Amino acid sequence: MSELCPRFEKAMEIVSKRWVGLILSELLNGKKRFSEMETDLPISGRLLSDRLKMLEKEGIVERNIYSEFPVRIEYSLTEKGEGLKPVINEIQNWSDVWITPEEVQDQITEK
Amino acid sequence: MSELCPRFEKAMEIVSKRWVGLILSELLNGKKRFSEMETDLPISGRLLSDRLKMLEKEGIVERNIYSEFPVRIEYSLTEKGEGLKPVINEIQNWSDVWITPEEVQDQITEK
DNA sequence: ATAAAAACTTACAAAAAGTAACTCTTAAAT
DNA sequence: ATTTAAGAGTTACTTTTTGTAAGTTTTTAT
Repeated sequence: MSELCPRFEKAMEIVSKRWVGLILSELLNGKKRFSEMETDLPISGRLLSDRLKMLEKEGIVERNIYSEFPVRIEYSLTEKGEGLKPVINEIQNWSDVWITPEEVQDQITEK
Repeated sequence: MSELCPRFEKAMEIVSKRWVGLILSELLNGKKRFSEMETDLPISGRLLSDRLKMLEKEGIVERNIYSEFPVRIEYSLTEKGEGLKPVINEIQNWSDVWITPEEVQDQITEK
């Protein structure tokens, strides 16, 4: 019987929440605006908004407001957020080795 | 505007599905039986069953049946599954550095 | 035949995600 | 002064996933 490390469990809870991985990989390429992320990622505005708030609350993402016309808001990673780069990189490495072009199409289902 | 790599997207979809990370970290410690995982992880039998089927279908987990009394079924990682070790390790590393004992308690919410 | 242990399933309620239309803020143009 | 437009969300509502607990199946020792 193994013991679960609570810090690991918490980290996993954040990182494996749906869309968080894609948002992180987007922001690892530099700061982004809300609408840019909405365009680049297959995620709706509602959930993008929820996730960015959650990530800001966890200290992973920063929100910067520029009072121009029209208002510009940029999201970027904090140091804590940048710290997740190796995680994203390892997922990229694994997918390069193990995900074949054919299975990319498939839906993931358990049945 | 960045382009999303479809293999990366697919990998992220698998890995970031709820509970998958914890199941992988459990199996990285060696083969496990259904009931052991049910005991060790905060996941119900229904979802554990769903996730193991999905991971088997994706070629990440292997299911071995031993016809004893009572029947024994052991789950283990395939080579593809073992390949995810660096991903899990990097999440562990990040949590060691960035998750403080205080925030372990907190629920993750976006509001 | 009966019983018992492990490994699932089923049924149903609760929470999260998907979708599309709508609001809010600010300033530039008329 | 009013209208317009752009970016950044929010709301209302439907569909999927999850959570929970009780029930089922399979195998073989007695």
